Amino acid sequence: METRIDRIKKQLHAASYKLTPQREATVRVLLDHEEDHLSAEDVYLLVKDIAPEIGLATVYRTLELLTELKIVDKINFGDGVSRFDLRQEGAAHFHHHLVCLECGAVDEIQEDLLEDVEGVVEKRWNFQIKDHRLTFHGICWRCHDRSSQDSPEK
Amino acid sequence: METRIDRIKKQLHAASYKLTPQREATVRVLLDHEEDHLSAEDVYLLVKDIAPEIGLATVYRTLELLTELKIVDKINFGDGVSRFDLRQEGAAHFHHHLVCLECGAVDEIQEDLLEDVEGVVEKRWNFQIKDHRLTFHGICWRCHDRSSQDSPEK
DNA sequence: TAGCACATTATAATCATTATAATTTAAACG
DNA sequence: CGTTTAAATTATAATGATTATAATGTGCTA
Repeated sequence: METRIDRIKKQLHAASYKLTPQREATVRVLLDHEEDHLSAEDVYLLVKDIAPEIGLATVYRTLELLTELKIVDKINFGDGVSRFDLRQEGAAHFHHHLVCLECGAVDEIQEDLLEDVEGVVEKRWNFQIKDHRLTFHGICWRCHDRSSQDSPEK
Repeated sequence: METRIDRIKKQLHAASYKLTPQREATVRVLLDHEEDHLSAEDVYLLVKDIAPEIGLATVYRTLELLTELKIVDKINFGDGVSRFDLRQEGAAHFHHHLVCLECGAVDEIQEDLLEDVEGVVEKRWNFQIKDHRLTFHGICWRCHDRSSQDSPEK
């Protein structure tokens, strides 16, 4: 886990930025919540637990910086807020999302799945793909279960 | 073209809404700019040419209404604004987009392309898909051409 | 024509995000 | 060690998109 931060530190240095305490605290929060899709405000509140003096603007700037360096991804699910997500290490492409229309849960798909589709697009539209975003909207397995049987105890 | 508006009128009536002059003007603007991806503000300014007394709030409400009825789609390319796009008639699914990182152009893909992928997702993640969003980021054919040869006359 | 529901307008309010200006930190140098 | 200088941070104000509010208008139905 430490090594993960060290590698991020190197990435920052490679672009001649420093890993300041505030930036480190922000990264730590992201590492501790890899599953979630935190908004800038969420991150801010969580970072305050570690570094209470931090300002909201700094969190925004840090997230912007990390986005630029492709350490995190900025996503937008259509509600008014941007969400931030740590990239899988070594992932060339953005992972996909399943957004449940019922309960609002957001699950992730790490598999690529789009290789074939990308081939078609590159050829047919003569478009050189750098990245992609794919989101499915529908009903997640949890809500399925809930409606088919009477909520079994967890 | 007239028939297109008539059909939209029927869709509204079916949901017990009326096609008021303001709503008609808004729809007309969307029809006249099917290629573009207009923001609410863009639509507002264009509608003012036809119906100068219209208010911004009405445009927002109309676009929201049309989105609800699946007549238009609300998209978000990550810049701060929502954009609105008339659905292809009879399209069950949302069309895809190619966003050029160089010139910012947004092209559309009407083909589905995702049938196979959706089958996999529904089965493997037990997720009942209702809709999807797919956007590719990369370099469009125009920018390709521009950089490989010296801009030929249009 | 009176009553009533729906639409619309102008304006204000809200919320996320970004810019500003003053202050702090810290690396670099002598 | 002090000094200098650039980058980073902070608190706050400003901006810009969107939504809510309250007052007014429109047009059917009886």
